[in-house]
Amino acid sequence: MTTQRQRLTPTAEPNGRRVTILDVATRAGVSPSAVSKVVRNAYGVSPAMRSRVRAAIDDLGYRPHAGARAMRGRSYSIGVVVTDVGSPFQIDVAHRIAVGLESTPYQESITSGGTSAAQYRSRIDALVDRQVDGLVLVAPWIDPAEVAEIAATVPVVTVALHGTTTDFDMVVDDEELGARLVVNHLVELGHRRITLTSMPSLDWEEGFRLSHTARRDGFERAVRAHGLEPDVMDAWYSEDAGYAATLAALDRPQPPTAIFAGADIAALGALRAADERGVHVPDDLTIVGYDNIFAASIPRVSLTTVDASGAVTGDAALRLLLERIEGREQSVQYVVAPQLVVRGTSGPAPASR
Amino acid sequence: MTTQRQRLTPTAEPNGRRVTILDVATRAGVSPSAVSKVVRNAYGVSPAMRSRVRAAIDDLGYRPHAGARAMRGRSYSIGVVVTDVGSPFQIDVAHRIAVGLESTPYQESITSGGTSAAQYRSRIDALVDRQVDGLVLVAPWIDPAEVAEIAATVPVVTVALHGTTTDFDMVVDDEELGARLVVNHLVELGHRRITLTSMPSLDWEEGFRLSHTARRDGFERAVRAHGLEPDVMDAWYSEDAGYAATLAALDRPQPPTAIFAGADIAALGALRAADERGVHVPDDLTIVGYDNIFAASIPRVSLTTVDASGAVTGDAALRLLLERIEGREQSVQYVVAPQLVVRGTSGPAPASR
DNA sequence: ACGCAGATGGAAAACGTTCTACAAAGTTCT
DNA sequence: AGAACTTTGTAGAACGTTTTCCATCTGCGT
Repeated sequence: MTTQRQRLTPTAEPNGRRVTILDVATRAGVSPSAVSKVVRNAYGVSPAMRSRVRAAIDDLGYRPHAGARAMRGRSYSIGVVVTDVGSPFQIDVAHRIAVGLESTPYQESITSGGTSAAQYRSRIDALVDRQVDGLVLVAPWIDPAEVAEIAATVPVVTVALHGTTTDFDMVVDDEELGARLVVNHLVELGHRRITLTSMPSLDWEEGFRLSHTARRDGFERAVRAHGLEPDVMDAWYSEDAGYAATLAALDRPQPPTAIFAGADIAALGALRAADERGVHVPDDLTIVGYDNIFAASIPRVSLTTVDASGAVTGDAALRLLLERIEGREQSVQYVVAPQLVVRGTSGPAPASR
Repeated sequence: MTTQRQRLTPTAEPNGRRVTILDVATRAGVSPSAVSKVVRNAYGVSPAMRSRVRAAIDDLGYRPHAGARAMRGRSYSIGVVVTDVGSPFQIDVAHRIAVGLESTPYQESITSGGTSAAQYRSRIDALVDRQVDGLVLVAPWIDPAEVAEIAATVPVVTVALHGTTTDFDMVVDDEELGARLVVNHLVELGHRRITLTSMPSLDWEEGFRLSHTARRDGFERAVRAHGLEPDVMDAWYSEDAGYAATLAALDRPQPPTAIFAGADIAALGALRAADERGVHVPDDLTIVGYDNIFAASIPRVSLTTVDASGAVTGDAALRLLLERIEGREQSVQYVVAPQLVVRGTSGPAPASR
């Protein structure tokens, strides 16, 4: 048989059958076990054999069958579950993990968690069925006790779940710090009446908190540190809710001079409310968001906000997960510091009347 | 043995071992084959047996092992490859597929194609290694001949790849129509000097075209239909490129009265250029985008654009793929009509001097 | 020469499904 | 009553890997 040129479609043989480890073994004149060792860079194979097998692999365009692998050893795939594909931060994190995985034998499988805790859970289960070697849960809307259960089966890293646990690793942005940065910025600008619009906390949050709760806590603490009384309005993180809350705030006898929307998306609604009312931003009203979504950077919007760096977060999550897979035992918490991004929607407080 | 209550973690047994089909069979007092049939809703099982097995499955919290399944039959997973996780349209499509899959036994696995054709290809290969039952390629930056090769192995649906083929199914938005809608809108407003900023075509595009090429072709044709000469400037789809191209256009002795940016992201750059130059939009200059990204809808931006409906596209792609998996032989092309979204950046042409 | 350790390669048993036969038991038709 | 189907359930062979031994070989010190 003459040497065969590298196949364009390594996954299919002329006869349609997939190239298996046995084909490679036959061609290289060795046993399947030997090929397996070479593929996995395992111990106990001579340089000569290694190169012979490598050649056969290239010739045939062999690729290991992931399912078959999953039956015995690793699946070499890790699952990433995001809650909201519309969130730039979460997408950033996922993307970063995807990029980071390129230099490893692992591949990511991203899935969106959906709208309910049950659905979120079922996504995770499906991933576990696929024998993922590890799991990154971004902003998991799920009881941490359940996460711990899952973590007993497979390495888990959570992102943006605040709290303490010994069961799994966590990467969090220090959102209390982020809130403090905002408050300090506003106070420096002379604001005294600052309103936060924030989502209400979730049921299971005891000891654990999601981002919005951490932000609210940070806000309240920072405001008190300046000798002020915190003012918080309930508002879902959405354009409409931000809009409505801002209108309500402006209708007060003593309207705030600054609105800290818990999320950029809500800040955009706040901006719309102000524009419609003819309230000039930032001269009459300062608006600050959180998340630094893309839209915040558009010159016509130019929203002052806090950047949580999905890139740094994603990198950290991946590193932690790989360490775990490699066998680290103790759990780790990794805290990323956010940064204040000052843009055009924040300015000095109007002279008090 | 007393009845055991439903496990919270169905994936692990007390002893740590995973519940297998054999465990279920033993408990239900039937053969593994029978259980398999029930699980797959296959033919040849009596109602009595079905309910007995179902009960055992619930009791034990059995979940089929995806890898093992992939070895024999289907993997019940379908791969979705997007080129750009930053693109709202692509995310929309992916999200829609995820939602649509919820009512089926399949699960999606989204992966981002990365920045080069080679990388894109390697992502696909990895998915094929995982024995996906089907593949949706969104805006594939890859030679259609290669796609055809892959389609020989596994059902493939492409999104936003324009052309004709008998090898795989395609879902496209009718971007020529979209461009025509824009041109007609502009001409109705009295514009005669219309400039399109568009990406150059890719190498392999012969018979096939990516979105930007379709848009450009549609633009040129529509403009000519109105007896005008098409004016196209090369500009990558990015904020900066749109900005630079617009500045260059405005610097001409006879600047255009309307700029049709091939993509919203470029239109945002155009907007910035106009704002910086003090050119008022839409009084002095009309700017239109394409894609209807989220930022276009922000009141302060209010960009006139074309909406391609990722939802409709995603639904169609999924339907086509499932049909293929079920065995349809002939290839299908599904064309979705886009819609013009008129907002604040388009207005009557300034009176010609 | 003799044993011994270390290195190298292979045989064979899993892993958890699906699926093709096929057997047994009913059911319908002559 | 017997033949010919139909229905229901089962045995057992794949599927393509990994991994645990085990056998052989090489080189070395006695």
